[in-house]
Amino acid sequence: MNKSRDIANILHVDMDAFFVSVELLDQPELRGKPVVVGGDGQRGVVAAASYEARAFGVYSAMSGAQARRLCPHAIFLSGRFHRYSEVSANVMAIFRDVTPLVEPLSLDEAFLDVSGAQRLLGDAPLIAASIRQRVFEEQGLTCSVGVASTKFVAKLATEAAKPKASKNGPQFGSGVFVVEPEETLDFLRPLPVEALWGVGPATLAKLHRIGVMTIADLADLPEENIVAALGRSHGRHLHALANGRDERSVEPERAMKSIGHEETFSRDHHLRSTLDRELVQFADAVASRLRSQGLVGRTIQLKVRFGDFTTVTRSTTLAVSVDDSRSLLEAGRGLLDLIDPSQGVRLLGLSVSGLSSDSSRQLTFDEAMSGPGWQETDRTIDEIRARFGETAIGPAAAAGPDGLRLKRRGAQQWGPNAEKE
DNA sequence: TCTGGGGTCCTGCTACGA
DNA sequence: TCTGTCGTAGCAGGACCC
Repeated sequence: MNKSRDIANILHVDMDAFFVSVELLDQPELRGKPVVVGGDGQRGVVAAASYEARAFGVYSAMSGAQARRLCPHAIFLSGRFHRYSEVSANVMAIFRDVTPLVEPLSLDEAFLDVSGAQRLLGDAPLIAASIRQRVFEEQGLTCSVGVASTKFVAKLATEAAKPKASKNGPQFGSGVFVVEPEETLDFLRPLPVEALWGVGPATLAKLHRIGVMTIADLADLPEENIVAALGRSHGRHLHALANGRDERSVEPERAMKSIGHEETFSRDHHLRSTLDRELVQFADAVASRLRSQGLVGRTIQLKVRFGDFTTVTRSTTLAVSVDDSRSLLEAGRGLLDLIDPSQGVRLLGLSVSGLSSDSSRQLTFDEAMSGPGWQETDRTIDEIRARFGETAIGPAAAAGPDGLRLKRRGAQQWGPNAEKE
């Protein structure tokens, strides 16, 4: 363990009910009411719930149908990803004002390493309090902060700092919760083992099978018993965490590994032609995102989830990296040929991995012989969208039988939109 | 009306070349 | 020339996270 780990200098900041809080900022008349973001579509799930809705048992990842059963009078909003991104950027800017060592985990949470900022701004708990104050004053939002000497303990500390839902309304938390290094094991040991990062339903079932219920149970078992149950990598990692060991540092620059788009249809699709039409739009959306980030990719993966929820993936690796919609579509069509959609396809996804910067893109044989063709077309489309909006132009092949239907793909949506087959 | 969409990481298997 | 071994890449599936 390095020297800097001997003091609590890692912050984990998590916005409280972020998506809902942003909606309440824009629609203050909804304050104090049960508000749910997401779960409004026919097959959607809840992305965020206000503390008033949580008091009825509504939580994120729950199906919209179940949420409506539990809290029929809740106000369901479909979610505005671009707005959340905008607010998130403002909040992250506040974090970066404190330290350059900011590792965003998602739109609403981040790790901060404040070891270099303490001489100027005070100790970590003081910095945590000042961040909360600034986020509230400048963005009108509340957040909770965990402070510890390692990332995963800081994250668990945040849970202890968070507001809790109750029938009488939200019970405010401490806002900041500090776990000093010498308190780490006392803090961890009584927690249920599923509190550990990396223990989901499957791992939990395996741990329960060998009698592990708490982090203390896990910490006290010999490492080889955990490895035997969970495999070498996972077992050793969890055993180390249970004993308070986590060598991972805050990483501000994490390269993206894949870019993709997937969508659950409001009704299962049985026809290859319908799926092909969706694929055209997916390829367009993914290619556009690759170009906007200056990336190219080599491995194309198609994901298909059938009506019975079984999921298969098919992938192929191209000879050269690409960022144009035609190449993605050709690869995607080849993979779609390997799938029989007759039993009904619930979800279709297309993603690209093996990413590198587009300056490293190699010319294809066609390009080398005749100059860029589709790449040039795609870039023109990017320019038109930049000037006239995202739905100004799209692939003609994506048009349905009743005319051009342009729905911009690639922006996060919650729940499937109504579709026609 | 069960079960979204964006990802990362790991494991096991197979093919292939040295 | 044949065979076994080893490392690596590609592929598919699964688990997990927010």
